Amino acid sequence: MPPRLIDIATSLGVSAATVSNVLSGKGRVSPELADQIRSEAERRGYAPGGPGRALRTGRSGVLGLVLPDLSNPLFPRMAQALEHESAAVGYGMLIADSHGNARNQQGAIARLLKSGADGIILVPRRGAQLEDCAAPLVIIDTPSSPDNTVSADHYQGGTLIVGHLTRFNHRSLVFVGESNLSGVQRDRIAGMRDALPSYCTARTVWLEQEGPAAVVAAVKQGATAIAATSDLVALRLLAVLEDAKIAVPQQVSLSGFDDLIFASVMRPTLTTVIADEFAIARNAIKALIAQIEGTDHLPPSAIPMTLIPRTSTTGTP
Amino acid sequence: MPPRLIDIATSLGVSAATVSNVLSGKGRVSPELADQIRSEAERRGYAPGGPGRALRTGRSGVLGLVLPDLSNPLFPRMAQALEHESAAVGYGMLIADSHGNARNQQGAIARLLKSGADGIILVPRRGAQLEDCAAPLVIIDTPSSPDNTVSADHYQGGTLIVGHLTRFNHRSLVFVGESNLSGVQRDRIAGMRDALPSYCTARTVWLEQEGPAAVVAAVKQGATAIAATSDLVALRLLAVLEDAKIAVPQQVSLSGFDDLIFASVMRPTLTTVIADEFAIARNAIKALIAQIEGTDHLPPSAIPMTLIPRTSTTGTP
DNA sequence: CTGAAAGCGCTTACAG
DNA sequence: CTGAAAGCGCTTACAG
Repeated sequence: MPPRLIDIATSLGVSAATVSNVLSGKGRVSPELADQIRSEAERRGYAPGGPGRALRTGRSGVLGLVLPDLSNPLFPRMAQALEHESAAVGYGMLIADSHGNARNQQGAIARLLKSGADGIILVPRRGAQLEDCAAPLVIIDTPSSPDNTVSADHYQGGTLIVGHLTRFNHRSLVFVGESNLSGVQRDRIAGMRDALPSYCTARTVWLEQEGPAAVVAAVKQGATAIAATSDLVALRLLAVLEDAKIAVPQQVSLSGFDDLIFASVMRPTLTTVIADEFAIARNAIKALIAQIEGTDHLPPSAIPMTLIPRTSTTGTP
Repeated sequence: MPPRLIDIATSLGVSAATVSNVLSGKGRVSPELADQIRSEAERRGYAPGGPGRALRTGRSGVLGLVLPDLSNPLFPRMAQALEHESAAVGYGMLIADSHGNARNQQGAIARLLKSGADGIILVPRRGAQLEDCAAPLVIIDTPSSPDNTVSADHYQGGTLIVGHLTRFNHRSLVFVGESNLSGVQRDRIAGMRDALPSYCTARTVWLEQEGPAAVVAAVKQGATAIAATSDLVALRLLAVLEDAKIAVPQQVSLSGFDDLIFASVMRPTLTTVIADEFAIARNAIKALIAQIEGTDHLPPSAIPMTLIPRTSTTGTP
């Protein structure tokens, strides 16, 4: 049995209220008594908390995280960063996987709340609309999406990659996304498109609609660089290009997004764009706790992304 | 405000005790009253729980998961499976990342317990020893490790891959692991070694000690197949082999473990061995809940692994 | 400066 | 079959 507040109190011959006051730093208690209580609490490894405090204060000290798909390699890093940041401010982290569909997303929120979460961090599935949430909520998505959103600046990330490719003298590009239902992917490609100098041309392929063959076709028609909205898409394209006997980066340059684990290990190594997940996590946790505790908080700004140049974009036309 | 037990009770003019009894199916209550109570509870979306119940029963309905490193692509799948199975039996799931070191591992357990976990599922860092745990505990590791362990049969997985390679007429093999501090990796390689027919030879390389050059050297000395203890190791070896102008699978076959996301997408596609993570998760959750609830439970058996043959092992000597 | 008392929402003997 | 009462561990006015 872990020690209870009352154990500390009786063993020192004081009241529970006094122990509670000292440990929470609230009421005024004589320095000597306070010291005694603190050292006794430390000696026995006591810290207030648990369901007693939760019941009394209405707060559990636990946050809930809804992820669209833990098996997608992008999200574990986000989960890791969020867990780290929430632990750093003394909160626990409950997780729920919505398996990428909107109904499960509502169900996941409900489960987390039932398990006692004081607030929710939601990484939405591609534009899945959220009905409502009976608790403080922060969304991690993309700056173009509605309120309460913390995110990387995916649009700016898109400009980065196009700047890099045009600097290598590419004039005919292909932008490749998986699904145009994804706000993140749309913003990345919007950034690419808007950063394109007027003397360049680009075509956008959504894999969900046209399939990878459209990318191969574009290359055969003269495109010399492919910018994908994720490393996983880039990896798939690399395989398709290899099958079509198109060499990367000699015949076509290729880039991704997110610096997934394989990007630095595969051959060629993959040029990619990354955001500081810990900065995003920190902003998200801060914004959520501000809501929970009712304190003020500056509206979160988008975290800038960074280009990581690698060998997959070292070719020139 | 969510409805409380007492809200249901007063709106029906009955006592809290009766509502509680009906909803938990315990005391005997007249069928009519029970029905009324149940439908009123459903109408208002009430379900017992929260800190009130936790305080009274001493259980929170939440499990804690300690992972060595969420950014390692092997673990998110395990986390996803565990979250799924725990949700299926009505438990929430708290996570904590131990960042791969033993001190954090103890800290992670402490944090989870403080956040209210009724029990802990621990995926240990490479043989990091666990001091002690003041709560029910289940470990997910490898069958050769101590009590309370649920796992895939990594040894048998090793035998699978060697059977596959020798069937393709390979007679000189290389087994490659990252670290021989890992029980999982040791067991996988033990299985490989024990499955090796007497007319074959094999050499084991631990990357941590010898580096990838030793693998290239072994191939130059005549080895025709490489069995790695993980897909990530296999991917790294593929890059090194490519740099050394050794073609996979034409000149050497290569296999991994775990079917990580890139294994089926890269070229060549990677032969690998996989376990049913959901079966492992189910066993682990069952074993943990049996401990928590004090019910009996059969000792968990090791989950068999399955070979997934792909193009990286289609070469023959 | 310190403590007695009430109460957060629930469940569990127990009495009727 | 139903309910009054106590109590899980804590915090918070409030009284002294």
